[in-house]
Amino acid sequence: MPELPDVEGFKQYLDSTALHQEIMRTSVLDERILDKVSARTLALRLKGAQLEAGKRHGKFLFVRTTEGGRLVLHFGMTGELRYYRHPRDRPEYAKLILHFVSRDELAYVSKRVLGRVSYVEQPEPFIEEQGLGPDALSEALDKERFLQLLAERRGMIKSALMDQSLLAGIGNVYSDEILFQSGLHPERKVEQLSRQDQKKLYRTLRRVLRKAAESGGALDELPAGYLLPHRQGDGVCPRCGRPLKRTPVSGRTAYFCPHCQG
DNA sequence: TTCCATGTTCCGCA
DNA sequence: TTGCGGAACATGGA
Repeated sequence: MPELPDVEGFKQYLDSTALHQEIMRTSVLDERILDKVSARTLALRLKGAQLEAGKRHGKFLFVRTTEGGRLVLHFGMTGELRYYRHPRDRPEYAKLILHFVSRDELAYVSKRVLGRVSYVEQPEPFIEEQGLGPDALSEALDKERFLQLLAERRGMIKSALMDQSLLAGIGNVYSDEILFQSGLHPERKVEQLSRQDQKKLYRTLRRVLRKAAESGGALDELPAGYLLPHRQGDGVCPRCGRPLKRTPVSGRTAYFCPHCQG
């Protein structure tokens, strides 16, 4: 699930459940999720600390602690956060658990172990190291910056939108929605887009991500006319009712309406 | 049983 | 140099 809107949902969830509580201990249940930090160091850094606030960059969630460092969460294809009051409610596939003094627990859940957990002092050097572009909803990505990024890019527009080093946060699912609402075929070449197309793409991208982030990635809360609820094998276009088509782009499956997207 | 999947990374090719 | 296809990672679900 986790693209920008979903990670924004996790941030809201974390902010409303797990802040300002002392962490008693940390359990790493599967060390494969750890990136550039040992279970021992992580536990040491978190013990006695409180989570202060979540901050998102693309698909990454940085959680600042009272010790000053940041717990870094990336959710891969199947990750999520769960907060609960009793160990019996501990979810299946929990890979990391923060045990609060209150006895409540926060679990980082990763079914397919493709996500990663790390711990850093500052987000910026980490973002730099990962080679991430500006967050797709940030002020840094204004229209001029976006047009400039596209001007330096060639190839398929869907690939460009999904390239985290160009701009961070958009994945396979939301790139489909953005292109659908922009009326652009996923295989259109960036260098062949008119300036009008590019401006519309920017406006659409911001609107779609903002709206989806508001509902934390819940597809059933999206306005009517969105592609995503219809994004499946036998789905039809919410605008014209014709069957959606599928085509592979950058090793993933793009869904689009051949009639509405040119 | 086989194939596909919302993630990233790495390699070889054009 | 850059974009792209494919493989790899891991494992559940259709």
